[in-house]
Formats: sequence, structure tokens, C-alpha cells
Amino acid sequence: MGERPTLQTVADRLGVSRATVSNAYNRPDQLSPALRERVLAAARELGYAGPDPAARGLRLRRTGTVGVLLGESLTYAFTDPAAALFLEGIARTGEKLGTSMLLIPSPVGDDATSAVRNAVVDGFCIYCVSNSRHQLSAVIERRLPTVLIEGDPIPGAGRVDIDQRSGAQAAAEHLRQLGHERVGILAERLQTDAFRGWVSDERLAGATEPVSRGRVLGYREAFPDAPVFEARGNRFEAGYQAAAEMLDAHPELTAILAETDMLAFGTQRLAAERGLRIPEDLSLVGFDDIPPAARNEPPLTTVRQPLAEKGQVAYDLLQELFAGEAPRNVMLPVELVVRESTAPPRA
Amino acid sequence: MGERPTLQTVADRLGVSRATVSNAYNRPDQLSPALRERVLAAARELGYAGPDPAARGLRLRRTGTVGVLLGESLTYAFTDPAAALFLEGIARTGEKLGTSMLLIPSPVGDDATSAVRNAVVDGFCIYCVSNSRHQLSAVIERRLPTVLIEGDPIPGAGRVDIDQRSGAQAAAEHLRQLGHERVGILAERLQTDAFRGWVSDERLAGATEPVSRGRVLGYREAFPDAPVFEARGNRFEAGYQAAAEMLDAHPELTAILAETDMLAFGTQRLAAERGLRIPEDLSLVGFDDIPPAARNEPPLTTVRQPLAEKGQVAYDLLQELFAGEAPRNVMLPVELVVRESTAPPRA
DNA sequence: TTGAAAGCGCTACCAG
DNA sequence: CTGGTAGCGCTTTCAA
Repeated sequence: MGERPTLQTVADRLGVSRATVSNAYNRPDQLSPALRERVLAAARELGYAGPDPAARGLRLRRTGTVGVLLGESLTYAFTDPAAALFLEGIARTGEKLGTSMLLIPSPVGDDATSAVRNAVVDGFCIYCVSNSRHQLSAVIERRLPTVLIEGDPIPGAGRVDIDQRSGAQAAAEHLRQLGHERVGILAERLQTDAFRGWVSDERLAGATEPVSRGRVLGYREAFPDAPVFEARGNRFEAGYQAAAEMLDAHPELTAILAETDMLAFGTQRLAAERGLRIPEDLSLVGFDDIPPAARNEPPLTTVRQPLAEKGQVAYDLLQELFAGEAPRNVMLPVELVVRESTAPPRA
Repeated sequence: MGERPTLQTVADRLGVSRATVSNAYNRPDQLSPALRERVLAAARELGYAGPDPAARGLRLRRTGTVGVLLGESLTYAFTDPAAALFLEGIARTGEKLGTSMLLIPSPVGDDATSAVRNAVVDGFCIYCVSNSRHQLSAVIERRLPTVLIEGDPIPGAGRVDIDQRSGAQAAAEHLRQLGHERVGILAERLQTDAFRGWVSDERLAGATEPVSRGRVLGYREAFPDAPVFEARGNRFEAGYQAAAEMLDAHPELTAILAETDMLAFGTQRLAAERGLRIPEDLSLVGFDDIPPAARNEPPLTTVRQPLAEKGQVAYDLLQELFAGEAPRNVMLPVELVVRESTAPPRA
């Protein structure tokens, strides 16, 4: 114990200079293998774990870590399958390069930005953080390479996106072609507030959340008069409750367009409790195509987006920025996947 | 652009000393509010984002980040619900304190340890990493506060654990009391190799993975002769395939004890395909009580462990170590949850 | 091959 | 309340 050993400690022990010890770790070709071995042995003996990462980071201006900001609480990362898959994509790519991934919380406290300002990272990935302007500007101030995922553009930052709107439109069009005319739309947060309830045209027009805005507008393109209910949070229960209000107010509906698969699952549960069969009594459409969608009973009609690939591409764009290249925008394809939760409306 | 501004840049601009600028950020009570405001304004104007985290970390020997090691690939974090819930517990606790969480990969490459050695963190949480001895010793060498989750003890490290063995034993005993005599056990990795297949008594005796070892031995306590099949990976498909081999070889079985809920789910799928009803034709027991277990059809009998709490407690123990307290061990309770996937064997 | 010296950007101490 | 000063532990020329 006692003093924490440093490069110097090891150097002194061997009677060599700090530089030599440093080289033993970072540039093995700069010294004889025998000496290197001696250095490493001495280090082991002294309990020296190698160059201190903080000091190294200071000197090198590089840490091998990318920071990830999640819009919601950090717990979201592990709760929402779509977010999890995206992160898995990032993780997988980082893993290949041996880089770590720093999950940065959005504390509700007074200084939401301190975690951003203190993050020892080489760059940032921002996933749906439009709701936390402060955090966003803290990231921008850091002037580090940054990639936005499904967010409104920021100058200098790369972007990876999917075509929310045309995906949603295709799904709605699918319902229309089946003969549906009375459909309800279940939305997730449209603005940065904590609203929950029926969505007015004004609210929809003023929507600030890019994902929700794109999807709901896409749905509305096929069904301009469809009622829209805004759930709070992308969770099963939120979908369940939103569906309840929707069907209470509009028992005439023959189909539900949910903004996400999670909301669709909640809707399905409610439908089951009310004795509505899917798709015979009610058609149901989701968005995302998270893995459970295909395993669902009945398998869910939904819009597939390449979730893991999104993470991978985000990481690649970040690499490009590290390399000094100009920021790029990438638009990933979406695809309507028709399964068995949609059918023509009852006669 | 150009030069990245530093504390000094801001100080020069205002004609004050570095210390004053530093104080403006870190000790607001050390200077007049008016001056502080001027400093912050100048910083904003110069595009200075606040003290550099790397330099700060070097000076303070503290970073506000905890490193988390996952045994498997990092993707495991987002794939396995039990791991995800544990991480959520950590995240939630960290979020309160405004600290970030660094996910450290276990690259398969030559230097599995570089990510550990380069991690700019105040401490580590180790989740099931017994399979990567190199990484483990790299962590130990760092001599930072460390907490082990369900791992074999390390001197100086805190530990949070659950009583795998008695939980498993209770589950097995439950089957015995229902009248089962011929049961099969589905295990997950018992040793650090990539084995998959029937488990000999020798292999079981030499099991190095604490979680699997505890659970399987617990199951075996009630059924000393039960055949054990080792799946590769805690995944749905692995459970499916393991169950297939188990039931092919032992069609006489009336119940399956799975080491995890995930393996149980895979087993259920296989059973369904073979026309075996649960629990009428086959009783099924899991372990973990991940959320889908309760929603399963039929609801799964399993052993509940407090997954999120495990993360929370781990974080708390780490805090204690930061505060200089002695490392503690905490054993969290498990509880058999009898649902509808178990019943007496057919006559 | 090796070693001496110059910082990377910051905080904390101490004297004003 | 302010401003010098002394490092935190490291990497990297450059000269030997």
C-alpha cells in the first residue's frame, strides 16, 4: 500500500529514466526486449498498473471512450428494447476497437450539465435528447466530435436518422388499403413537457420531438382526422392506459396506429381485456420492429428500422470525425413489415 | 476555432489569475458574484466549456465515473434482462449522484486488459467476470475501490451476492414435494471454456462459475442423480436447443429445472413444439424472476432475486469504499415464487 | 538505445 | 477576496 506507484517509482527502482518505462508500455520497439521485460517485472512487483489513464488522457488528449447521452433517465437504456438495441450496436462496434462507452445520466437536479462537462471522452453520441436543451448545449460547448441519432441537426455534428415519416405513412397506407377508415393514433412525447392526453392540432404542429413528430405526421398523412392520444413514456403500461382512453372515447375505431411497438403491446393487452380480438376486431400497427414484435401472438405488423445498425453507423460517423473528416448525415431505410395483427375491418 | 481555450485564456482575457477563474467554477463562494458572472460570460464568449475533465481528474484523483465490467460481451448488457436490470439499478443510483457509468468491453483480442487499464474511473463493479482472469487481475492491479457481484471473493473488494444455492434448493424441493422424481437440469456455463453438452460429475465438481455452480449444486441437492445439460450462453435459443437434447435423451422426465428464466423460456418453446403442455405434461422452473416471467403464459415458477436492488447495493458498497470504509459483503435474499408452470406429475 | 526537460490543464495552498 | 506557486503523472522531442 502506501504511496501509489508511478512511472517514476518504477524508473527509480531500476535506475532508468521515466521515458524508458513509458516506452516499455507504449513503444516496445524503442527499447530492448530484455529491458522491457525487466521494467514490466519491476512494475508488477511494485504494484504499478501501467500509466495512469487520467494523466495519459491529459497528455494525449485522447481517452478511448465515447460518451452516450440518453434522453430519458439512464434506466431507459436498459428498459426500452429499441434503445437497448441501439446501444448494443454502439457497444459492439466499440468492442472491436477496444473502446469503452460512457453512459451519461441526465440528472433532474440543478446542474443537469455537470456530468456532460466532466465526461472524460473523445466524443459524444446523442440519442433523443431534444428534451434536455441544457445538456445539448453543454455537449456543443465541449466542441468534441458529436453524432446525433434521430435528432434535429446541429452544425458540425454528424447525424444518423431514419425516415420516420415515410415509414409511418406506409403503415397507415397499408391500413387504408385494407379498408380502414376510422383509426386512432397513439403517440409518445411530442413536446418537452410532461403532457399526457388528447393532442390538438396546435400541439401536433408545435411538436418538438423529431421522432414522434415524424411518425405522427406520417400517420396523419393517410388519416388527417384521426384522433391522437399522447401517452407519457414509451412503456407497456403507458400504451395500455392510452389505449383505454382512446377506445373509451372512440369505440368506433377499427384500427390503432401506435408510435412504437411498446405502445402497441400495451394496446394489445387492453384489447384482450375488453374481448377485442386482434386483428378480427381491431387492427394494430407498431413501429420499430423490436424482437418481441415477431414473436408476439399474433405477430405484430410494424415498421422495421435497423436498430443495431443505427448504433454501428453512429459509431462509424464518430470515427470519421475523429479522423478529421467532415460530418456526414446518414439516412437509414425503414420498411413496413406486414404480419398478422392487421386485417380488413369487420363488415 | 483555433486554439482550444483554457482556464488561462479566460483569465488573460479578464486580466485575472487562473485561480480566480477556477474558483468561479468550483468554489463560487470564493469570489464576488459579479466577478463570477463576468468570468462565466467571458468563458461563454471564448467558447470555454469549463475545466477540462482530464486535467481535473488528474489533479483531483477523482472523476465521478464508475467502471462496470460485464463478463460476456458488452452486448450482453442490453440483451440479457437480468443483466439489464442490474445495470439499471446501478444507473439509477449513479444518476442520483450525477455520476456516469463506464461500460468496459471485454475484447477477445490480444490485450483484453487495455480497456481496464485505460479506464478513467474512481472504482469498479465487476459483474460475472470470472471467465476473464486477465481482466480481473488488471482490475485488481488498478488498486481502486472494487465491488464484486456474484463473484468469488477478492481481498479488499466489497461483494454483493445472492444465495444461489439455497434458492435453487428451494425450487427443487418444491418439485419434489409435488411428487416429481425424474427431473432434468439445464445449466449455463459452468467453467470458463466454451463447452456445451452433458455435464459429468467431475465437471460439476470443478465448476468455476459461481452462479452456475451454486444453482446447479442446489438443484442437485434435491435430485442428486438428475442429468445436467450445459447450454452455451444464457439465451432463448440456447435453452431451446439444450431442452431438445435433454428431452431426446430423457423422455421420461416430468420436470425441468432451468438455471435461468431465459433458458426456461427456450425450454417452453421446445415443449410447445413437441406438444408438451406446461405444467400438465412437464413442469418448468426458472431462476431470476425477470419481468417476463410473471407475464409468461403460463406464469413461470421461478426463484426471485432482487435484480435492480443488487445494482443499487453494489453502488452503495462502492460509495463506502470511496469513503474509506472497510469492504463489506452483502447477501441479498432470494425467494421461491410458485406460479403456474409447476404441477404434480402426470399419474 | 537512453535520459533530461518541457509542458498537457488544472486545483490547492498560502500569502497578501 | 485575489494571485503566485507547486505539482498531479504522463509523453515526447531532442541531444547524448
